[in-house]
Amino acid sequence: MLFSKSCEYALRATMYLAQMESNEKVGIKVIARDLNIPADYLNKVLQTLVQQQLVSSAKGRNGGFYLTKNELNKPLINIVHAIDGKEVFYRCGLGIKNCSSKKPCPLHNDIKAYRDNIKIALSNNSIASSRSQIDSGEVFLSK
Amino acid sequence: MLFSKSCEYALRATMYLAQMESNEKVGIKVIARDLNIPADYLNKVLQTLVQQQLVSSAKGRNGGFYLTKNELNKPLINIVHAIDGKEVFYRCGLGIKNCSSKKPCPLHNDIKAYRDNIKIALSNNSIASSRSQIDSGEVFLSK
DNA sequence: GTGCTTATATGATCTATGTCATGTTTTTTT
DNA sequence: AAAAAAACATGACATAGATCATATAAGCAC
Ligand code: FES
Ligand code: FES
Repeated sequence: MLFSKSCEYALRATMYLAQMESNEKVGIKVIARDLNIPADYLNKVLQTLVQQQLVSSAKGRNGGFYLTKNELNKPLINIVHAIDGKEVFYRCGLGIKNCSSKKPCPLHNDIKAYRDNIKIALSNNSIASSRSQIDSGEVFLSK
Repeated sequence: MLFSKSCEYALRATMYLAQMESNEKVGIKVIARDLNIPADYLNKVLQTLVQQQLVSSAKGRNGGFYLTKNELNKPLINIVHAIDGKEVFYRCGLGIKNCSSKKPCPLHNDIKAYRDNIKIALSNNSIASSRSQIDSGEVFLSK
């Protein structure tokens, strides 16, 4: 689709962590089970996010992944940038080099609207913002 | 992005053929050169379209690919369906099974609105419709 | 009809992505 | 100090997608 599978997993996992009490740590197995994601793979993805300081982790017994207040307030788009890079939002939908309004492809306007809309949504919404919607059962992170 | 590379190639190639005079045949090498696409690969993609009766072809000397009047009037979305299937427009952007407004993911609304938009654009526009825009230099099929 | 030019068919190879598996390090518990 | 539990690190494997290559069949020109 728009994002790589790794990125989809990353987004779902961080939104999942956002639901927890502040500083409550969740083990990888629990996250993977709840989200229906292969644990080892998700582990790898989360490590990347830890390195990028978008997610925190604690080793040892009772350790796990969690989000700090600071991390909760970062926009969701940071996750996308960390995993898929910034180019996703600027690639031509027909694969032509240098997507731009100067030399648009026939689908440019429609594609750009789509891309921009998602980009804006992810930029304006913090990781924490999904909390209430998920909590109230309006939206879901897993089937 | 949204479509597979094969599908991107397919869309560009058919729009390219739409520019030709009716029933003018173009060889695969010419198309590939003009669009900067590996010839053998594009060849394979076009064969699929020929099988699906979205593009016509003629063998032998002075043979090549071309579009009939009938084919020119078909909507562009047929190309997408032939190569990527119908699911592209119904897959959840976060990879959750069964994208639906009943059980939406946090990005569903942002994704669906504009995904539908692209789908509608491709459904309402015939293959031939790109002609004038391309011809007048408003839009481009290659860098 | 012979030879050339073209699409067609099929499969091999390469590449990126996703998945699995193993071992190491850190921290807590006892 | 020892043991256990967890993240961390690394690499092997699998799969799908994209690319390349070869051989076959069909049509045109002469
Ligand atoms: S040029 Fe194709 S999407 Fe912008
Ligand atoms: S449920 Fe995720 S895009 Fe529809």
